[in-house]
Amino acid sequence: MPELPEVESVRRSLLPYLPGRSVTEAEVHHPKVLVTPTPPEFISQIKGKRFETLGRRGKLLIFELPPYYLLIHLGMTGQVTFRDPGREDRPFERHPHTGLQRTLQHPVDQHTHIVLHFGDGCALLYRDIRKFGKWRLIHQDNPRLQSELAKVGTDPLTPDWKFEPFLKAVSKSDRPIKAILLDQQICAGVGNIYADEALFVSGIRPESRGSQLSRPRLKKLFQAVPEVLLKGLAAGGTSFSDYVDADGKKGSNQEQLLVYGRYGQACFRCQQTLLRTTVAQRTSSWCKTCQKP
DNA sequence: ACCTCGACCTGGGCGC
DNA sequence: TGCGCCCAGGTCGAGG
Repeated sequence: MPELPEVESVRRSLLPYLPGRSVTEAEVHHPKVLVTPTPPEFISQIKGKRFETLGRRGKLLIFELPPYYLLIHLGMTGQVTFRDPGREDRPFERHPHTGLQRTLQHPVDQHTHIVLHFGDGCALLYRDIRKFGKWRLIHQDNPRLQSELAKVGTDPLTPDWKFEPFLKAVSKSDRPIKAILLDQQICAGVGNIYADEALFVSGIRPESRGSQLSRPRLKKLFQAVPEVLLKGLAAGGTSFSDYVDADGKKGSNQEQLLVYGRYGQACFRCQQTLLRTTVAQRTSSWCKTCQKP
């Protein structure tokens, strides 16, 4: 559940459960899931620690368990869910456009690699089919904490998202604008879906070079980025709560992606067939008439 | 500093 | 039913 809106939905879904709960036991099942430090050290260090704040920057979850910070990156298929044995487990639902699996609660299965127990039967589960995700437990005084956080740049849903620095970063670059949007230093949290969406909304082709885009067009793009992220967040939240209400299927179709994954289909604005090209090594969908070079 | 490629993994969908 | 191929939200390191 990789891009900013999905990660933020995960963070919010855990808010009612994690803060104040202490880890009594921990299990790490699969050695290939990247956990630092080593699983035995991770387990002994996290035992007895209490969840405090749940933060996020870009796609990185930043959980505070004094005196440690737990940094979680979900990779492509990571899922963090709270499991209450007093509640019923739910089946996985596939996102109509992205294919991402979602559920409110699931039992431990072959893809569940980490379990944190809270002593009351409840647990935090980490499931990751492709195992690209990473869990890092870092002491608050370890300088590596700051270096890890520094790898994540400006999050477009914070007050740090300011036009002048964005303009400067983009216009000095000859890279395709899509590559710039995917740069986590510049737009932390934007991934393939929301890069395509923001470019469509602002009428810019993904392969356009940053240095060739005018100030007004970049202003539009600058505004489109948080706009599409917030729209995704609202849709994610909607389908998630609909799902909680056990009226799943209709709710999960709420998410309307304008271009991502829609190549070969008609553009919602002009009915032209959406094109597919590879930019920055990622599949991109875009509209030849609505998006100008 | 940038690009491209391959690697890391598993599973779903498609054509034959 | 099965096999082979291509595809997928992300990042990282090597080599040009």
